[in-house]
Amino acid sequence: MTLDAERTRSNSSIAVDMLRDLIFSGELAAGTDHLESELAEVLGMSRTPVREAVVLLEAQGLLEVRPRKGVRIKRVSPEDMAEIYDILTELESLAAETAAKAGYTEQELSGMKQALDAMDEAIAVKNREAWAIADDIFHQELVSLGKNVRLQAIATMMSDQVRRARLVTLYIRPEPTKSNSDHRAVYDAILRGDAGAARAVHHEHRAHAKQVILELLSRHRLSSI
Amino acid sequence: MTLDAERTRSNSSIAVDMLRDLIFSGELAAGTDHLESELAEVLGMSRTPVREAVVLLEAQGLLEVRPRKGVRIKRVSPEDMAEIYDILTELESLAAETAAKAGYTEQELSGMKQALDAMDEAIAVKNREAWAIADDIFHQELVSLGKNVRLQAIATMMSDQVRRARLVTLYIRPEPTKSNSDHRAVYDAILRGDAGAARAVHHEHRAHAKQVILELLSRHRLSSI
DNA sequence: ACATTTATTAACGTATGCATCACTGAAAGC
DNA sequence: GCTTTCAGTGATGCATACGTTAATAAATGT
Repeated sequence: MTLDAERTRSNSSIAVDMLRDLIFSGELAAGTDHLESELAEVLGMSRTPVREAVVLLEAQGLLEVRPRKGVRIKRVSPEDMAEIYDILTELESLAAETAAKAGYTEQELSGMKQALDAMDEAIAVKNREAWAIADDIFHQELVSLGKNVRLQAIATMMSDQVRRARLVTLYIRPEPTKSNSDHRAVYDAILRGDAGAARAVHHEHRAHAKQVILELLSRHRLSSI
Repeated sequence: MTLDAERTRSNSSIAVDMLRDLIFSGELAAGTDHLESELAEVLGMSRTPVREAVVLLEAQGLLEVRPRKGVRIKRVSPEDMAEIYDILTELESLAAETAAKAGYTEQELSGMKQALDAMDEAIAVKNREAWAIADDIFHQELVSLGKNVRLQAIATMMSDQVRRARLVTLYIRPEPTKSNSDHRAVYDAILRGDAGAARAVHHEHRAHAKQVILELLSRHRLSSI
């Protein structure tokens, strides 16, 4: 018996999840157009819940409803990336500061620690996808330690928008060794309760990551993803 | 002839605006429940566009859809206020920094300047509502000078959520003279291109404002608004 | 052959109808 | 008298149908 956590999820919320997955997996590629009726057929439901989902995803910046032309999956330009990274830099730095002030125990930071170890391991075996997943978890952990649900929601939204782009750059970027030492420094600062350092180190880390990725995009002439 | 900027707006987007207005004006009071069919009747349209609007406003945190119990207008607790102010503090400070770096001319900062003067005038004649409006404009101007449309959208969302609360505290808070000198300092820093100062001063201003308002809420036993 | 007007199509926005499911109250059993 | 079960009610979530309107194709005139 599969324990069904929730009774019956609404089709509308299922549509949100499925569409997100289709976008992240590239099955709904950036820049492509899709009729609501097509999407409804793909998702196996009527247009009504699909429309509700589409309205939501439009508000989250993943797609764009163009009347009579279908929904267009949004591309992400370098300018978009810059905007998003700037926002993530600020909000995650705040989360790091708050987390440090909260005085978490090593136990409570175990999720973060595991992500760190997973990243090291991934680098050792040169598995970039595994590293990307662990990196994602690290940042999610960090943000959730900040105990600000709105901030978490915003960070998720922003991360979602650059998700595809990160996949593209994953194999052309330099090895993420610097990234890892940064992460450890943030972890250490939080563990010893040094709020100022946690904020500063993470801010620096994110700002640097932004530079690296923007240069990559420019060097490879990736004007939109 | 009124120049109709947009051809025919969709009922759905009209519903969003009208519901927001009803919420901000208090006609849909915090904590109250409303059936979709009632709202549809009030707005003079069918349930479909109302539902779309409601889905959006739920995502923006203004209300909550409770199946079979109607739409509940969300209250804002002091904890919510803290979260929101923290986010606004970070994002507006970033905007201030970016604005300073952009090297705007006095001309380009005229919108901000006007808001400043309007605030001074409002304080002189002790018109708090006028001050609140000008203050709002100042912050909007600041954020828009940051040239990050996502940041602007988030800031608007967050400001919306505390809008009602600010109305409540407007008359029990101390005279906003300190606030005004802070604002001028931010303006000056941006004008002379001092990014570090712009960020720091604004950060300090917002952090202080958060403290003041939270103490007010606590002192007046306003556990939710 | 080209431009302009008309006709057609089809996608979206909206209204409407219906099935589902939680909640209310009444009836029956203990 | 109290608890429990069952029927009734009503709001939501969803499907479907339709009108409007923009985009496309056709047709007409120059």
